[in-house]
Amino acid sequence: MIDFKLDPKTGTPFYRQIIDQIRFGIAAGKLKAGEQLPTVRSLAVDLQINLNTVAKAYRELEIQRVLETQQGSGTFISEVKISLSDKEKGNKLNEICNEFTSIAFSYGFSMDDLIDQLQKSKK
Amino acid sequence: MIDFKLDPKTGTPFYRQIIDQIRFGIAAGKLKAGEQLPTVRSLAVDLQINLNTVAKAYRELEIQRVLETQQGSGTFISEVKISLSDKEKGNKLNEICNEFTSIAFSYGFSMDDLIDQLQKSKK
DNA sequence: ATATTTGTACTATATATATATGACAATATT
DNA sequence: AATATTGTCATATATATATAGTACAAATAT
Repeated sequence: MIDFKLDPKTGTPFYRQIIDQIRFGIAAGKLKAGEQLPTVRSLAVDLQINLNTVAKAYRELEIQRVLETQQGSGTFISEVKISLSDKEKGNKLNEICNEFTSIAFSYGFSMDDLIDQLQKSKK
Repeated sequence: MIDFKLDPKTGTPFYRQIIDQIRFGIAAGKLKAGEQLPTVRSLAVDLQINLNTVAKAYRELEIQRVLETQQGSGTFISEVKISLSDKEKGNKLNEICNEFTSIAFSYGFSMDDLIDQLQKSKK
């Protein structure tokens, strides 16, 4: 299970920080298919925020097929994975990398900064 | 001069993204003391946002003594040096990398896919 | 002097975000 | 069967964010 943390100073909405952490948790292998997430109420208490804010994050991830919810039992990591053709994959990879680097550059980071950071988080 | 970029998908308010990029630009040496920034109107047109949003970013940075404004002539980088802590830089780098990787992973790309793609675009 | 450019200020409007509160439906527990 | 837990939904309220439009004051350019 993830150790959720919210940072009010960033200006990034709480529900979006929760979404990011779940998506990243899955990507990093910390959350696996079928695993149950904290209930909306328990996570709300834990993060000291409103239950509706947690519910909003879960709801959005359910629409994206990242989570599956069953009323009465809980919210779980979905089994579904997205599949694309090789060409689509290449285009998509290029697209998101370009977007990423242009943002990173506007913050003054170099390509090597980025690569180093990604290398680190591999371990 | 910085190449400003806004990303609406992150949920981070525009005025805050502008603030970040100016502060980081100064820290990275891309913006130097005394240098003039784009006018609120030109940057607003450039980023396709409202002039008030740019003004809000500039105003906040003026309060922080990062910028100095002279009505009629423009907005300039203050002589006062702001140095970002390594921690602040690290946090930002981490933030944008996490956002990037979580999106990339949700499309099924591996960390190596990303690193390879970035390596390629270095050349 | 006049006109232009610049930042600033204000009002109004719309949408997004977060909270508080209460209720309900589906599932699980006892 | 009764109770508790879970996600969901709805209403109301407050604040933050962004836009549109207008006007003004200070500096600059003509």
